[in-house]
Amino acid sequence: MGISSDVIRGYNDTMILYLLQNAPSYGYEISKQIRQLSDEKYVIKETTLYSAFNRMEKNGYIESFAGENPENGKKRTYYRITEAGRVYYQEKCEEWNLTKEVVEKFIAEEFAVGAN
Amino acid sequence: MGISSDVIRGYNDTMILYLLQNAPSYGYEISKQIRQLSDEKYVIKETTLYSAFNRMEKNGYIESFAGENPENGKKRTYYRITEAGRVYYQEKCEEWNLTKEVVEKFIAEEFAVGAN
DNA sequence: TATAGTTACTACAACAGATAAGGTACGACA
DNA sequence: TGTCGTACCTTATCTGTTGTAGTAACTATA
Repeated sequence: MGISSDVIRGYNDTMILYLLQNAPSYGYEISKQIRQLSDEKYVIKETTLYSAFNRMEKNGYIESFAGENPENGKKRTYYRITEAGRVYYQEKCEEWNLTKEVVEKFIAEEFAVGAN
Repeated sequence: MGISSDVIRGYNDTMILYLLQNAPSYGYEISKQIRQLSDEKYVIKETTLYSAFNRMEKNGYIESFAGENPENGKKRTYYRITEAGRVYYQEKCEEWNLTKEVVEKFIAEEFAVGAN
């Protein structure tokens, strides 16, 4: 079993913003990084990724700019995080901790790996 | 800030099934228990709760039966978990642990309370 | 007596993130 | 020639959640 769209919903934005924190990036790269950082456990769908880009740009969390592949000069759309995006990311991190605390109360003991 | 509908989506079912594990229950009771167990951090909406009941009954995870309030004899709809529901719950617990592992890779260090 | 609050639901429309299906374009490799 | 990888986009659809509203009976308070 993998990760269903319902449980990951709402964290795609967080993952993308995390990866944009230190440097601008683009779709294909972000996609690869999510796959690698999650140890192949989560592969974001292309449409999910690009719809997240559009949504977050509309909300002012990221900005797009035209760039190109430095190796072959092919056009590429880059995204950079905005100040609002950084704030949003931090809020999402806090929300994650709150959500985790709540959800774990409803997870069976034998599954609560980091039970406290 | 609270917990948004996007991040809790998919866990409502899990919470309800957790509470049905040991005994049948009904809407209002489940609602109160979720509020209390989460230390008032999460209050499930009535419509969310009843639509979850309907969905899960349709999927065979729970069964409803007519009962009554033992104090005043008023009618009440009870729900009990099925075998399929128990299996589903355990799968959801496993999925939660997988999701947690993945998401935490994308949460800033200073927020990763239980970082390991 | 009136009002508010609690219990216990149901119906319906709308929202929004995720997704399936499909398209475009180019280079590399067999 | 065909497939694979890179890079991205459009459109329509799905589904859990939610807002709004309604029903109905009981209880406590003013």
